[in-house]
Amino acid sequence: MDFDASRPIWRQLVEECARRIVTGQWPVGERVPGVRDLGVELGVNPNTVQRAMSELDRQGVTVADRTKGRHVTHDADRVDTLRQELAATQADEFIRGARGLGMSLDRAQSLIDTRWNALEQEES
Amino acid sequence: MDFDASRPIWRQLVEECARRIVTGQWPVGERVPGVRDLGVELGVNPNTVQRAMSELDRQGVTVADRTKGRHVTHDADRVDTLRQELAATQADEFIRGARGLGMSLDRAQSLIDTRWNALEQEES
Amino acid sequence: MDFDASRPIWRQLVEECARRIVTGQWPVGERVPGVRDLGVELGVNPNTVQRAMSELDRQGVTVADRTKGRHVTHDADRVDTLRQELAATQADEFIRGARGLGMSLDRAQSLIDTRWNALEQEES
Amino acid sequence: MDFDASRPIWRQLVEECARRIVTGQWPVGERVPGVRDLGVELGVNPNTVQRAMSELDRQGVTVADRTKGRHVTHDADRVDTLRQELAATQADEFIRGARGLGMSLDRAQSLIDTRWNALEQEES
DNA sequence: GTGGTCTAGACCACG
DNA sequence: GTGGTCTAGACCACG
Repeated sequence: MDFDASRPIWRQLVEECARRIVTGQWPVGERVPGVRDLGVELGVNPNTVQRAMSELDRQGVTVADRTKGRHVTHDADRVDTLRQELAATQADEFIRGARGLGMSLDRAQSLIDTRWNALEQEES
Repeated sequence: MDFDASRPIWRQLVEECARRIVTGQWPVGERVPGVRDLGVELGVNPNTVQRAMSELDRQGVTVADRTKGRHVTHDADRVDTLRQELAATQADEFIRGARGLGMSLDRAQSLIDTRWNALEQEES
Repeated sequence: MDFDASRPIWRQLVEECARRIVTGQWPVGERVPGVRDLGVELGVNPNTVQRAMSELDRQGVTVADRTKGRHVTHDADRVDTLRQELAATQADEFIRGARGLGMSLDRAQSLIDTRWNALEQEES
Repeated sequence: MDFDASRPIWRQLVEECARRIVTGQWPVGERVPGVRDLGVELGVNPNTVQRAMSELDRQGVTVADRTKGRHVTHDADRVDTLRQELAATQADEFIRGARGLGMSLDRAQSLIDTRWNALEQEES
């Protein structure tokens, strides 16, 4: 995983893990990898992973058990809420920016359309 | 102006000034306020403003003149490009996030629509 | 039973069992449930229950007998003492906290009064 | 400062700093010592202090400024709320314990009275 | 000088 | 073996 140097790694880890959870890569109620394994996988120190996971614990998205490891909450509603929070936050950031630049909703929609296709093109 | 404590102020100033330029609040070719005045207006250390303006100079968006102060570039095309860069960057960030969450283009568009109206509601 | 994840389960078990003893739920001199049964009842590993019971044994509150199982001490005075210890410990913790916040005895008493009623309200 | 070995130091630091704030030892809006100075004063690693202060930041009780250091929030209401939260939390813990032991409100009040005087006696 | 981040490494309780 | 804590030490951006 490659990190954006301008933001703390632990925050990016929070986002990445949240993404894994809402996409079902880490299913509701199931065990997630330990901080040591994740550290190896992502190329960061286990302490940095720990910091990220603690934040997810605090948000009620994951639950830590000293002996059995950590698992995604059994509360599917919490995961649904998280999914909506993530989506809304991303949308709101874009919208605030677009409006700051004086765009109308139509203009913003059309821009998304254009860029979506442009990014798909780049990949292929 | 209120700043996001998690990001450097000078970067947020770069964005704010760029916004003023592409929206015409600071018109092409015209003089921009001095770093001291801007510092007072925004409640920021003049050194921090200076750092932001230097970045805009570097990008060719503003031009510093030791005697006449600093002005927006006379090059209208450069401002147009800046406008498109800002818009595309914001759109791309959103799109990458939306796709990371597994959204389709339609779903993303619909989300923007919903949140745009939600944010307008909140303001009134 | 729901446990506070920030404290060892075995310590919380010690408190719960002590509570059962001083309230007479587990009467003086009578047999207490086996660690396996308690483990099932409380949703806890029997080893963890064992650790808690050993602590009560050590305190002379319970007595383990390899053949007849474990029972509450026959010494009613010991149970009385335990009751007072538990009460005093809880009171002292609160008092130290209240004084640390600069409260007077009157203020502390009035706070207890208010919160007692508030908690009763919440339950109904 | 002497710490309770059974609880994380950083949590105890959160409580100690909160206590200093609600008692006015660290007044509303005023600068608090840096993490390095606090670490020396309290005999712990600056990182541990940092962890505690981050929690107070998160609660909106303190505000960190990368260059000017950290200060107590200017929001006196927030400090008032904190004071009430701390007091209520302590009271609730005691009350839950007292009721678990089968005490009536009167009995609890009388216990507080007795222990308050006992603790005062011990000090002198 | 300040807060913030990150790493490396150690140790611990837990069960 | 697991998560949690703590330390020591380094480095960085910031202003």
